[in-house]
Amino acid sequence: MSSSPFRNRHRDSSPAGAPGRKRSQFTYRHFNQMASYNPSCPLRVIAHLDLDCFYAQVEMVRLGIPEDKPLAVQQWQGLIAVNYPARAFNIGRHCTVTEAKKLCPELIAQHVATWREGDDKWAYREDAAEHIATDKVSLDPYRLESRRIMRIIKEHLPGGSLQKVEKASIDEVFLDLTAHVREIMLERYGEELGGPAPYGDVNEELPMPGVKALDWQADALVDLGEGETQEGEFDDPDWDDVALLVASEIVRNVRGVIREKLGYTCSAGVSRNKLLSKLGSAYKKPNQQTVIRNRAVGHFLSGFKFTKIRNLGGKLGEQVAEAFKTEAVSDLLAVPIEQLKQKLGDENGVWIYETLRGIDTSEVNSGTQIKSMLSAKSFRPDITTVEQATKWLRIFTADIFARLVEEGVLEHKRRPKTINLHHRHGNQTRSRSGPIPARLLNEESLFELAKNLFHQITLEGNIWPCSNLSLSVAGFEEGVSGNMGIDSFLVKGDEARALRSSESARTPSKEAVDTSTRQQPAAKRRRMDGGGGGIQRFLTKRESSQDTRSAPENDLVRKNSGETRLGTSTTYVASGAGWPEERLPEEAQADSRRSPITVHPCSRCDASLGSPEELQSHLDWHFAKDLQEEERVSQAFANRQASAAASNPRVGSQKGAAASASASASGPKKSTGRPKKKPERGQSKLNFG
DNA sequence: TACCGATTG
DNA sequence: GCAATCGGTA
Repeated sequence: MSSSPFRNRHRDSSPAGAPGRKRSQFTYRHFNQMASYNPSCPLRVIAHLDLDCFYAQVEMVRLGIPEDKPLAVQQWQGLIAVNYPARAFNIGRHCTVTEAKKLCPELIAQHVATWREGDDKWAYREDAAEHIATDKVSLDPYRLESRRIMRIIKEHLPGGSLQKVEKASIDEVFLDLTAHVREIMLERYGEELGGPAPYGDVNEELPMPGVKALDWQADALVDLGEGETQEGEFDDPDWDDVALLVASEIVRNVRGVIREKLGYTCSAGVSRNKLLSKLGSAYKKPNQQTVIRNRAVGHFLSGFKFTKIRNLGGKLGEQVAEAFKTEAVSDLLAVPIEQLKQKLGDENGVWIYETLRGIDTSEVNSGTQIKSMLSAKSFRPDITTVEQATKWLRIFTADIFARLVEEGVLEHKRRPKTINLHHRHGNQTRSRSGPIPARLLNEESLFELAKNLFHQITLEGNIWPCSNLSLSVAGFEEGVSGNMGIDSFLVKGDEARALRSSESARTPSKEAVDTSTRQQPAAKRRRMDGGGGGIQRFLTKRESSQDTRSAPENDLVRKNSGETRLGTSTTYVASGAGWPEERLPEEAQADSRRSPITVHPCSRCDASLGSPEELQSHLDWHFAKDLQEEERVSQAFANRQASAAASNPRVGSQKGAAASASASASGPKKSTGRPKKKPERGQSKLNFG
């Protein structure tokens, strides 16, 4: 950051820079970095949104209960969410229903929805709590609402490269508002920021903002503590403050939209990174937002016990507390990095050192896709027979398969590669897992695979009584695998989407995979209706190498435009770097010169497959698609009835550990990011027997 | 790839 | 209690 030695002489080359006036701590380069989400940009602006007692709010809204009424969400005899009016009675999450009712007789204890054997879908049932032996909890209502919230957020924010949204859990979202804020700053402070850097030197410091005092409105502002500003004499707002202020306005608006359109309140934290924003959203809880200005970071953090910081809430935190005999951030600040490294290992030491100082360069990862799905049950009382276990495996399978369908397995969008069964007997747990062959990706086969895994566990003997079983699928194809193959996979996804685009307005909420996977202009993400060019034009046959990949028997067909088909076996690969529908005509022409694809025509549509095997797989797909359509229709009917009856017709589902993840450094060790989200779905349906 | 443990919400 | 993710290890 060397600034020009001539800087001072030309200070008033900036329109707003009055002579003799102090310059900003930030340079033109810093401001420019905002456009590209540079994680080390000091003007970065990150927000964390956290829905207030989410499950409780979902029930309040669903049931049309006035906001001031105490309500808790019940699961068997316990509570898994408590709204704020109920908290005023000292009711907490680990109360039993009985205790809670004693504290507040008017408490509304709404049991979560459950699946019940013999019923074909989850439902809210009066008697759920008494059916712990036969029912299985469903979090689908919350998953669905979570999706609606995500959609609202994405719709409200500008699209393309100005949008970066990460779903961190069922009720949490990170927003990287940096690029969006930069645009607004350019509009609003064009005088100061719009011009070229003096001498074209981006290392020149910016003029100070013309504003003297910022209006933080209702935001909770973290104060600066005793020492005043850490910068010393000046406490005029600099551009980082302006950026946070603008972000704070955006966040307030987003919260307003969520509130208006869906009825939910949330809390938010606004700061320069995920670490601080997350702490900020929890700082003032119901329905408030907290801004942590850069100059307040030190004071803000030093007030915490470090066990409140993500990743330090468990064993590692214990280890740290044990090693340094303190839980206070302020105490640890005195510990030199070398000592941290020595006692906790290099990686943990460095991570903690930085974290304590509010340093976190982890990125907001848009494009978050589900990586695994799990369906589990803790038995009370324990189960003791294979018959009982089998019954639950059936339910798990149905649950998971329904969710897989929502993920687009039938359209071959995504596919789990492994299946896992966990078993608990007293203290000991066992698990068995295995691959899911592509052909076996249907409900019955998954059930068979699950029974098989159970049998394997059985062979070890001494498995009864069993207190817990859980079935999960994982190893989903993800956005950025090693080499290629991903290209054809992504193309496949789009094709599938196009296939079912009977739904008119499909908002591409999937900027994620795009931007993270490739340098996608993101400018024009248009629909791929007809247009004439078949998808195959964008595919080319692999000439030689690359035949070592496994050949998934996924097929993609396109019904819309004539003769189109997409072979996905190892031999085909997307030819361009761009998305098919974005290719220019000239490119398409060039592509058409490439090797044609051998075809095996489908009798049911105008698709052509590359081999007899692919054709068979394709026909299987038709079969599955038919079933899905059947279900969709009956479901739509059911939903219609439901919404006509209820005052608030919506329903929905899930959550999961966060995952600060990022390529850089979000946790003590490592972590990875995830891809993205998907459309919308209706209530899922379970098929028993 | 398989299995186990830890963390978080 | 249920769900999801990640790291370590072999």
